Amino acid sequence: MTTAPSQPNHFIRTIINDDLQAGRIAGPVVTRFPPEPNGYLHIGHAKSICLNFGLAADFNGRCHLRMDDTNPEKESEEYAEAIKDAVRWLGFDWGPHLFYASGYYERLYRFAEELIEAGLAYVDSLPADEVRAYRGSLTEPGKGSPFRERSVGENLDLFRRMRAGEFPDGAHTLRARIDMAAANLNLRDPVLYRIQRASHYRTGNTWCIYPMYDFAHPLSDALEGITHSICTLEFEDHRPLYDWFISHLAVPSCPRQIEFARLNLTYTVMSKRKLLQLVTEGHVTGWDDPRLPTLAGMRRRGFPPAAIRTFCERIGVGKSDSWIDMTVLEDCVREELNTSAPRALAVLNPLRVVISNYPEGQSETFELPNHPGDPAFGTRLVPFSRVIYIEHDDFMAEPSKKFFRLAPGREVRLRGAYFIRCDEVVADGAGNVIELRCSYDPASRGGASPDGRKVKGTIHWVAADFALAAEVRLYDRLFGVAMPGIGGREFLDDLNPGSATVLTRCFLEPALSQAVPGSPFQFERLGYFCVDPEASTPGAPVFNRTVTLRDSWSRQAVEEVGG
RNA sequence: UGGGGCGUCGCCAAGCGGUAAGGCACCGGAUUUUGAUUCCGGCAUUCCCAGGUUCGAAUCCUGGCGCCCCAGCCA
Repeated sequence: MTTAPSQPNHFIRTIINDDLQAGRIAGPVVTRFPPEPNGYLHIGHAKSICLNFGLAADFNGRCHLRMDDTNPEKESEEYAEAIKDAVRWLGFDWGPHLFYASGYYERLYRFAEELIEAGLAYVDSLPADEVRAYRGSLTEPGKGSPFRERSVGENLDLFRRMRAGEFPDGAHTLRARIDMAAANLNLRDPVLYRIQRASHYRTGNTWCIYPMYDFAHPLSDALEGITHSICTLEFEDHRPLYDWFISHLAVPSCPRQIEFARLNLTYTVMSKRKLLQLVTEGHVTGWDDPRLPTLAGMRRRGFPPAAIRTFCERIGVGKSDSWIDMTVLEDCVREELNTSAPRALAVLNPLRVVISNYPEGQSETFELPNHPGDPAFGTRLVPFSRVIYIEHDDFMAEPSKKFFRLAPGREVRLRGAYFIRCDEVVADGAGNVIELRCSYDPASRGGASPDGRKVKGTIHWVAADFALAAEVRLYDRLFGVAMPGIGGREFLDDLNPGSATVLTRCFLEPALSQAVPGSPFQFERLGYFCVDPEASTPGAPVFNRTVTLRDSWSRQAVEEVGG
């Protein structure tokens, strides 16, 4: 009765299949995505979201969204809402299964008392630094706290008074009594509850003791009937503890923890600490800054959610630490956008071109297809007149052998319009090319070649009199990070300070004034762009570059310059 | 010197005793009114290393080596 996987196999799918076949789970497969609402979700979370929701869908089960909110100091409603937005945007639906660890506080408290009554937990009154000292080290065993042998009655009394707020923060903790000599540090009497007078964004001040992750997580899973609790590799050492709680308490179900390798992406930074720092220190405009690998940022930048889902499938699921190359993500974005984004004409770095044999005051309109491979995209009207702008890079005064666009004496096609030949180059006093005088061939209307003559290049253009002025923000590669792997504390040094460049004088074809914020266009060879939904004011759109095209000429140019 | 993991092409990743899938990247070449797309073709005699078992090993055994995680009253 297991569903045939629609996606490539990976070890977690195999485990679930085995569990199903061995009859180890009674009901449907239940997974969960359990973020802590202490920041915005990023592409790394997307891997976990796609994994958990994807597995649930494949096995006809369900996936819960659970806010893992057991540390009031770092969490907020804003973050919880942003998380829900991001998951929805990615394309997943948790239905009625939205939960909060904070919603289990009372039940978790009862579980704690249950442990105390079984002699499996005690109130420790050692200060934090003493607890650390008593814990021992990686190679030396720890030793028991002097409070480890308190009676059940005393522990119960103390714990209840902890809850009642009779003690100051840090005065006591509740600890599991397991094994202070365990080779696995997590088993050396882990702290279950701490006293913390902090207002929780959901429970306010009703609690002054809060459960720790190790205690709250497995029990929350069990309470929800989670069958497979999927988390990242760093929790492998916690699994024995996870299982300890499940086996020592009267829980309604027995979830199983499975670990997988978290996503690392080159050219960007994904630790929450660093992202938080970028935001709070003002290095970026917010959590949704298009340079960030946050889902909110990628959304604003114009990444289609489907591309991110494809990416998550493509990278696979394993247990070895890995760094996925940014090009994999970029390719997924291009693959999606190539079929979904309409084409448009735009000039980012304009060079004025006067078509000297085109009558002054005359203009005409061309009907251009919106997509070269899909008629369903329809057509649009694009005006043409005597003065146009072309991309500065599409002209070379002294062309190299492999350059086949415009140059003195050469002919190129203006996409969808005419063939033009460069007759004259106008330069300023410093020798900079500031204008071109060209002549057009009326017979080539629409870009056709009635006599069959070939032109090597087709370039984009915008009629000066009709152009829409706009700002375009170009980002260096993705997310504005210069180094392939950002690791150290000095990661800010690796950020590319010039990565967000606002170009003012760029010209777009007039139809782009209707562009819908957030939906990407392909500006021909320049890449994919979309109107920034946050930064735009009516009539003056700001476009963000979503991703560039694969462009061998640009790559070559970069290599020649030595970039 | 403790415990837990991981090591298959530049980056991911299948494979689970029968003689190395696929994707990204890269390199050709064809078509092209985007140097895009599309399309063909190339790209690991070898799977961290060394022994061993076997007719046969990336897959089993033994021993090394390398990398990652763990000493929060964070998650």
